[in-house]
Formats: sequence, C-alpha cells, structure tokens
Amino acid sequence: MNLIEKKTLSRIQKEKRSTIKKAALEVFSEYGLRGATLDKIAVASGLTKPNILYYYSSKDQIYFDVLSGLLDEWVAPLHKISSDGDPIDELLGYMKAKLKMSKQKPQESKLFATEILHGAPLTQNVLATSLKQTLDEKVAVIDKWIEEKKLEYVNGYHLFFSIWAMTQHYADFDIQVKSILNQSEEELFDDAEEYLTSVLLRTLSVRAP
Amino acid sequence: MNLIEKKTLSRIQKEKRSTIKKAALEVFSEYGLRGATLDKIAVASGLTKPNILYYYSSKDQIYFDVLSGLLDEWVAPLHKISSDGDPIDELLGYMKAKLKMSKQKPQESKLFATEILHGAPLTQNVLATSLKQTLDEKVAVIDKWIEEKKLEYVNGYHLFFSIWAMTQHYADFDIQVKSILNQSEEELFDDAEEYLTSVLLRTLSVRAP
DNA sequence: GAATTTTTTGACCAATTGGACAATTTTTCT
DNA sequence: AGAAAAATTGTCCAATTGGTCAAAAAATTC
Repeated sequence: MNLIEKKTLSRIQKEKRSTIKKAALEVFSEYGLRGATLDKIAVASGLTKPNILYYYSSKDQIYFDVLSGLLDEWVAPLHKISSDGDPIDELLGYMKAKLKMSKQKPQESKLFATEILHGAPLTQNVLATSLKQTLDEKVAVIDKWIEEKKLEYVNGYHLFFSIWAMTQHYADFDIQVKSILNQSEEELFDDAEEYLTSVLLRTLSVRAP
Repeated sequence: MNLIEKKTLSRIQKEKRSTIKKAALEVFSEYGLRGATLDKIAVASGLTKPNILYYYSSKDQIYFDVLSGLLDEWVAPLHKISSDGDPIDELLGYMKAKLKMSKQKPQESKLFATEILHGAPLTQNVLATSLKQTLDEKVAVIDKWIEEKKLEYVNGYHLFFSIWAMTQHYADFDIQVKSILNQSEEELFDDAEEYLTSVLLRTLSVRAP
C-alpha cells in the first residue's frame, strides 16, 4: 500500500507515526537535523530503523513532518492578540503565552531555534510569507493603539522580536540560565514572568505628557 | 615535533592554525559541531584534510580551540561595566556593545548559541563557574545601584538574560528577522539600537514616587 | 480458516566520515 | 650546499550513516 496516496490512515499507522514523531522531536531538538540519526530515533521510539523507514521515506521527511506539524501551534498565540482588547492586557497575555510555551515545550522551542539558526532550510518560505503577513497585521494593530494614545510609542516589529527573544531564551538557553541560577523550574519561571511583566509595563505604559 | 608540548609556535604554525580556526568558525557556526565535517573545513581553509589533522589532533580539538579562543572576547563587555559610572550609561553601553557584536560577529554568536542549545558539552563548566561568578558580581553592582535609588528596581539576573536574548537575537535569528523586515543591515541595527535603548531607559529610569 | 494485505525485521549496501600513515616536498639551520 | 626538521599530501581504513530488500510475522478480509 502506498502511504502517500491513501488519505485515511489506519489505527496502527496513526499510532506509529505519532510514536515516531514524538521520538524524533526528542532527538532533533537535542542534536539538530544533521546531528540526529535514524538509529537514535529508532532507540528513542522503540522501533527498528527499517520499520521507521516504512512509515517515513527518509530522515528529512520525518523532520519536515515534525516541524510542519508544530508550526501552526507555534504561531497560534500571535493570532489571539485582539485589536478589541486592552492593549497592555493583550500584549502581556501574549508574552505570558509565549513564556508558558518555553516552560512547557522547550523541545519544540529548541527545534525551531536550531532550524532558524542553521538557515531555516525548511521554514524560510513560511517565515517570509505567512508569518510575515500575520506579524504585519499585528504591528498595524500596535500602531493603531499608539495612534489612539493607548500605548507609548514603540517599534512594533522590534517589540515582537524582543518578546520572542526574551521568552524563548528560557527554553533555548535553559542550560545557561540554570547554571547561573540555582532555582527550581517553578521559581525561575515565576521570576521570569514577573521580570518580563515589569519590563513590558514600563515600556508600553503611556506616560503623562 | 609535538605541537602540544612546545610552547612557542613557529610562524607557519601560527598562520595555519589561524587559517584553520577562521575556516572552522565559518563551518561550525553554519552547521554546528556535528554537522560540520573536516572536508568542509578543509575546503573553506584551502588546506587538505591530513594537513589540518597535522595541526589539530581531531575535529573536536578544533572546535574546542575555536570556542575557548572566543570565550574571553565574548564575556569581555561584561567586565567593562563599572560600578563607578552612571548606572544607566553603563547598562546602555553594555547593551550597545553586545548589539555591536551581534552585528559584527554573527558567526561567533551563532557558535555559542548552538553550543548552549545542544547542551553546552564544552562550556558548561565555564558557564557554571567563571561566567556565573562575573555575573554575580555585576548583579551585586546593580542591586547596590537600586539601593542607592539610581535605578528602578529590577531583577538583575533576568535583566542580563534579557539583554543577552534581545541583542543576540539579531545575530542568531537574522534569517527570521531579515525575512520579516526588508531593510538594509544598517537600518535594521539602527532601529534595533533605538528600540533597545528606549526599552532599557523605560525599564531602568527611576520614577517619581 | 484460508487468502490477502499490512507490518516488521535481519541482513545488507554504498556513501560519507574521522582519522592514520608512509612517502614526498619544503623549510630551517649550520 | 647539505643535513635535519617541519610541513604537506595521496592513499588507505574502519566506523557510522541513510537507506534497500526480500522474507517472515501479524493483522485483516472474505
């Protein structure tokens, strides 16, 4: 049977593909695309190498499937920013959602980080089209809020870059952070949220003229 | 001759090692430790593979030498923060120095990023000892400044994390940034500096009680 | 429950990779 | 210039890697 042409996957196919993707995420996020090997994915998934290749035609295919399966989820919080809400609340909420993802999905964060760091061979297209378009819209919302004096002036694009950078830093560079702060994960992220909240509040709050 | 035991390297040795390190930086920063190959480094350096192995005993040795050669330079700006200076000036200066490094040495930034991202196999020790110690000192300076009402209260550690994150983001994720902003490198970094300056000013400036 | 399809696996292969080594060339020293 | 030391390279090797394939095992269908 040709897995590519068939539209409805059987129970076994769904399960095994899911198992493989989960194991692949572990391995890819730790070693990157090139550092990951099919053997490592095989061990992590408890399957044999040829069995993995029965469900995916190549290592690159697995990587592609894992990455594209996560893309939507990764950009989702951005879509939730509503132009109708309170500007500060919306942006604080966005930051908190991103920080929560860093805490709960560090592997996914590292996967995207290495992907982009090494030239975004697979996602460059998405970045330049769909992500850019969404971000353009949200920056327009921010500009509108600034116009309405609901936010202090900021460069919207760089505001988003800095939110991404600051929140993802806790996932991507967790080793560095944890070797400097000897705290529990809970304390660390609580402090991070408090810090980032105050930075955003001070940056965005409208000042008296 | 044993390259390890001899203390003074000849002219040729210095030159070739430097050539190799330069090429290795290119390759390692683009592909990571595991993705980089001796063949790629050989091509990039214009030397043959056995010739490279005449100067370095292994690929890992090259990586180690490149990385440790850059460590001091990388942490240097932190040491320049003076407790005698004006707090805002010192911290703005630090941010600008880090941003400048992102602009002028993106390869180095990416090298450290992948190293830490993949578990800091080589630098974890340095991070947990020398970097931590330096950072502890600088955070103490910040706490003192806060005590003296020269800075608004901030969590010093997270302040540094966020400066690292925001500035290095422009080097490490340059592909993402550039696929969203269609600007020249000059414009981009000018805007980034302006944005980061305003964020830090708003975050750190003491407010009227 | 026999036939058919799907799934699993052991054995294998070719390409790439890090690295060894002996032979040759170049440089240095006297 | 000639000897000694250093530098360079072509050739080779063993391990790892992504991937193939035919045969066996398991699941599904009739």
